[in-house]
Amino acid sequence: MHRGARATLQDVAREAGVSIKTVSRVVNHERSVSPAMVERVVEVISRLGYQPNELARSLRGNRTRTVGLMIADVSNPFFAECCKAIDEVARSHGYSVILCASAEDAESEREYIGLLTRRRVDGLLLAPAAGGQSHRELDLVAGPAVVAFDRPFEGAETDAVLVTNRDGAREAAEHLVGHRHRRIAFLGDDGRIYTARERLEGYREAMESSGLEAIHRLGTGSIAAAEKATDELLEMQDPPTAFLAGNGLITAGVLRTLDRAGLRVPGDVAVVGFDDFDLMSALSPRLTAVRQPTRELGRRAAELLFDRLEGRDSSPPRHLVLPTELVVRGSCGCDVR
Amino acid sequence: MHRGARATLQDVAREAGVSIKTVSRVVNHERSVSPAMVERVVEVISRLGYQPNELARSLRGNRTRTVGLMIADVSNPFFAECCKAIDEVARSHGYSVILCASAEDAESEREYIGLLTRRRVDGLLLAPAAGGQSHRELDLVAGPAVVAFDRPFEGAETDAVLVTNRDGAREAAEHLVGHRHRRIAFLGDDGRIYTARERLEGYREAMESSGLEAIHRLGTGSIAAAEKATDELLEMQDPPTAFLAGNGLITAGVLRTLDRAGLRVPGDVAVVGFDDFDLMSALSPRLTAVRQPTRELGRRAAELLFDRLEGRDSSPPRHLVLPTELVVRGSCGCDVR
DNA sequence: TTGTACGCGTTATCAA
DNA sequence: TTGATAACGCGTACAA
Repeated sequence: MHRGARATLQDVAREAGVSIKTVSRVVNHERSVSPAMVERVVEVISRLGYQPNELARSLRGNRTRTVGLMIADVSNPFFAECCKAIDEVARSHGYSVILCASAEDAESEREYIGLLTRRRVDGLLLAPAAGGQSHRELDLVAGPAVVAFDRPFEGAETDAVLVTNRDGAREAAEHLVGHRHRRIAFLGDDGRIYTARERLEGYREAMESSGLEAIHRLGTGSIAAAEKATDELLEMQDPPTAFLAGNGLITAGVLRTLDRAGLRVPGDVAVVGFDDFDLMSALSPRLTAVRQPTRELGRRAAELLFDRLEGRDSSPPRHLVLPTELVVRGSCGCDVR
Repeated sequence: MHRGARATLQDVAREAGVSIKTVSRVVNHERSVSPAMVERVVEVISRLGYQPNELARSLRGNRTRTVGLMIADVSNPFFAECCKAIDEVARSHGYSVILCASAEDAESEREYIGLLTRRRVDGLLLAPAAGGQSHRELDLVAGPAVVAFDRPFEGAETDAVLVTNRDGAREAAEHLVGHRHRRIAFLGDDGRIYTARERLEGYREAMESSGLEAIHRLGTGSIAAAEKATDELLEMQDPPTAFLAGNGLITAGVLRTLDRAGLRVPGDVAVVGFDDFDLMSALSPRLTAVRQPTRELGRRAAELLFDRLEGRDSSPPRHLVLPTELVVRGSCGCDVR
């Protein structure tokens, strides 16, 4: 395992006694090379362990076959799923993915966008961080092609792939209303995040049309924060009998708190979540949740990007909205088995 | 959002009426530039929106400040956690991460290693795919610095960061023995995977020293496969009364199957898992599990790599083994609250 | 079919 | 303090 000192076209050419261009032809499988020559060059290539320098190619060809992928945090299963789907599509197009985790911080996002620009990624897939719109229009002039997913890209017109956050939340809330709950609480992520606002709005619509009081907390986007908020809600004079959790982490926080408080789900309190993960579906309470088409979200975003990159699509930026689905299991109070 | 046509050192130099090298000096904050000159150049740089081309720098400087990260699958929370930790360390050292998902396939791994080599990554962090050792010695000659994690790198001597798989599994099995179980089953991942073999071995040691029959199934590394295997085990004449699951996905499969079979955990059957995720800890049964120091694993692997890359460590390759810990909750039959 | 020469955008050497 | 020029490794245009 010795670092550096890799063979170059030069080395191969010298060793094979041919010109550098001939080697280049062989490497790129160009037609006009005699079989004998191919054989001779190939032998030297494998003997020297020559590997083309993709940096030089990129510099020359003005494209890197690399895309940037910016998310808040890979360890969030939602983003991990997106990540996986995007990676698969990128690979199938011969692209590599540079992963960036903004931690939901606009300043980090900005730095990463700069980094990716300097690395000359051909495209950028991102779930824009909360509150970052101010810098975006500046930073992406003459930059890579951009497709936003999960959230729209505020600050410039780009393609975006979203889901029906509002409808999903409304439907979930209405489902709880259908179970005769009158004190239904909504816990959501940071209000600067698009999805959190949309889901809150859907919840509100449902409460309003049912004539119920909206009881909500935003900024509870971690397990710990959700636990704290749930605790507070439980201490109300007239505490909620049902909880709508704005994402997977919040769901975990709510459930953990209810468990600690000795409340049974759905016996004492009903719970509906947003996001539905394989791992959780194995455990009880069996969670009723708004399922996002996560894989699809990543896949479509990536495909949109490559349609742009490969010139198959040059229409104006557009938004694609994928449907969510309420998956009914036991935690809402329904008796399904 | 216009692609291509980015400003270069040339452009800035021309616009500022100075030489290209002077601009380069300013960009790189070299000392020997007069303040007046700096001011003049900086103005042009920001006016033209100049961003250094990292490709050209890398080509010239013979290092890319990029590392490859190869795992089986990001959507596995274990790898996602590793990924996150590695990413954090890499960022703090000014490196970017190129993510590769081998899907546990040796041939894909081989291709990705080639890809990363051609992209001239400075280093490679990987959880080697099952059964890939045959190609590795060949592919990494004169390649990047390598650190393996989760599993050793078979086929060449490299640094590796591992955990005490065998001890962890043995301890878990012994715990179940302590609960008076005599029919204890082990479900593990593909036997070609190092961790699966080690955990099986630990389980076997415990069974042997307790004089119990070893009941095990390998190759159950997905939720579906684990469900099938669990079903089969339950149909034995003398079915297991306790299950030791070899990883997080297997745990999910086992629990789901037991639930479907109407068996209560830990009332009817005891379960101990390997891997402990935040999300799962919110649900019931509260899982007793062998906790891996996942974040630490990723962090240490990355730190080892950068110690090598930055010349702080040139000792022979070494293996670092981190301790696992049995986290006792309810699913094993212990009464903890 | 094969080879020569130039340029991609940098940094490094050396001279001015 | 500043600038001209040569690499870095490759692909393209054009010639032979």
